[in-house]
Amino acid sequence: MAATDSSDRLGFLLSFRGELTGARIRAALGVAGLHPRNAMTLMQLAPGAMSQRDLAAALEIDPSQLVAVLNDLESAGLAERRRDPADRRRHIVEMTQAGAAALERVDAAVGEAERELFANLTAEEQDVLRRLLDRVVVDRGDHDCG
Amino acid sequence: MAATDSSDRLGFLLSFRGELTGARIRAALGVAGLHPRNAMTLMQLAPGAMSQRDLAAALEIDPSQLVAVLNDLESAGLAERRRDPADRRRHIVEMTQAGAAALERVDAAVGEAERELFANLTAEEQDVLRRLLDRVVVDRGDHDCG
DNA sequence: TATTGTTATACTCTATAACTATA
DNA sequence: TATAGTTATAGAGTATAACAATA
Repeated sequence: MAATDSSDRLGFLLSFRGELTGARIRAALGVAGLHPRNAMTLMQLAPGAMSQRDLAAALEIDPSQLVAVLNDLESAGLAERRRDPADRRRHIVEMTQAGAAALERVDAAVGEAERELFANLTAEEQDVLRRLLDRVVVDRGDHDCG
Repeated sequence: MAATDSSDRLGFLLSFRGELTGARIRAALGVAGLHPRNAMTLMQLAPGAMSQRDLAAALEIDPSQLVAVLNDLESAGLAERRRDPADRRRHIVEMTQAGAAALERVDAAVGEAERELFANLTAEEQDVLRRLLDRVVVDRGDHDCG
């Protein structure tokens, strides 16, 4: 039988809570004055330098979109592009020291946002939530209907 | 201490799973050839007729956006607008019989999507997930940072 | 010929404000 | 003057394809 109200549906609940959680996280990502996507890019660069193409794949954004992101980060002095000597088509992207400092602030803000979001849950409950979310089936296959 | 990888963060996990869940739900909402927002509008109209303004508030969309939605639904014969005799500024919006039939198909598709999404969880686990999600703090206050 | 990064273009969404008709 | 609905416009976001440099 159909649910009377969309709020009765677990899928809607997960979708809506996820959306609001994402909005809160994005606000935290913007703490250093960066566009959330730019801050995400810094997070992705934290472990070390990588090629522009791999970076786009890791961020799951189109390479053409990454161009603007890196232009922003580079002009703000937070990241640098340099040619790969081994393959001069490639750009190696690396975070600068200023970028690492900005990332620290972003990390702190995101941590604070998560403390707020999950303030009503014990550490154990947060762990249960994590495990349950990990078991939600989110195949990437398209279910577009005509 | 900061999480090394964004995927270690529960907030990111909830946001990302929520987004993918939303995409799956939207695909199901489109089963009758409707835009997901139009299908959501039909769901909202299921309990009975309501004013256009209240409908916009219930859907949490701008009244000006609802105009296009209702134009679509009306031209497809799935909903009707009529003037409120008591206040001729208002429109009373009501679902037609064809709209109810379309909604049935939508409901079935959404139900199927939810069965897929939560196939790996027992009914009890789904209940635990629901309760935990209900306790996530998602205040609507803006946390925009400059 | 294929690949990397870049640029340009177009399309969707959304947010805003002006406009009308009613009150 | 305020409200319900409508229309028009502009901005952000995104997806796509064409392009130059290099392999």
